[in-house]
Amino acid sequence: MNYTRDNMAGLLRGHEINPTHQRIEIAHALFSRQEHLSADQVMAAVNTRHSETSKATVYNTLKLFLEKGLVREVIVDPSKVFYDPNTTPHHHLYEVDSGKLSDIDAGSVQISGLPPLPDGMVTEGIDLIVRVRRQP
Amino acid sequence: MNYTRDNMAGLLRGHEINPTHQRIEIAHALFSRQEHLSADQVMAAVNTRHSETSKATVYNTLKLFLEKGLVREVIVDPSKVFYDPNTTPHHHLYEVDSGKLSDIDAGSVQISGLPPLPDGMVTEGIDLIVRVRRQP
DNA sequence: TCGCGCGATTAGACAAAGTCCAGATTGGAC
DNA sequence: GTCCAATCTGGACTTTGTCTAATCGCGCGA
Repeated sequence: MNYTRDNMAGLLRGHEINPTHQRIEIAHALFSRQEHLSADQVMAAVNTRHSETSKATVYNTLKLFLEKGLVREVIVDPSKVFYDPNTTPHHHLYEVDSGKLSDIDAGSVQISGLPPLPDGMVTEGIDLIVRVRRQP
Repeated sequence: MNYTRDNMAGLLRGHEINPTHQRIEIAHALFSRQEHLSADQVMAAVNTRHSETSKATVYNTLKLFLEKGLVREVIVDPSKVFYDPNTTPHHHLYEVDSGKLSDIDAGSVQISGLPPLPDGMVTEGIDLIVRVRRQP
């Protein structure tokens, strides 16, 4: 897969997002890395040379991407939210001491026996997080 | 089960925690309710009549309880951490719009097919969170 | 009983993540 | 080129949580 800035415009349009410069840069930061980035890290990635994109825009854009289903939110650390460019069903492995976050393919994992949902509720998502720590 | 303040002292001692007034009050707030409370809510619960316990003590104490295995941390909402007096294995149901958090008994739920852990890592915990939303 | 030592508590300053707003900028349509 | 709506921006603000230095209070030995 080729995550050039040019391809980003199409990706954004495909999700009903008006592709502006800033949005393309932010999408590029996330998708070219294929990693889990926090808002801070996105901001740093986008503003490497000189300050180009404001904090407000980074937050607004990440929220927009989230609403439009372009990225996923991963909540594992109380201090910051991570954004995940991989929106296919999968789980997460979180290394508590290093803060490293990686994907667990959903293919082989089976979750069964979940109780029925309360009336009038629909599932928004199922998050499975395996927290690990380096052996002492 | 009877979660009186008197019993709290024993509970704390059983976990190698020196039972002070403030710690007893905080434990009582959590265990008598048997609910998921945020630090803010604990503080409010403990200081209903007149201010009795400082913010620093609430945070210190919750962290202490966590280390000593008296409570569990539940990270579902980026804006605040919840503390769970139920430390038996179980999962969580989170109602996104209301912020309501409830337990899912682990008994009937089966998770299988998790990949092996990276070398030298030990599992600290597995969090399964079902996010639901009121049907539109 | 007195005072000592030490763990626990406190107020308040501070830090970091995220939100909000009013004004400036941009870029497409005409 | 002009206009307009959408977008972006700096900076003030809020909230959650941390830190620190001073104080408190309780057990214990003399």
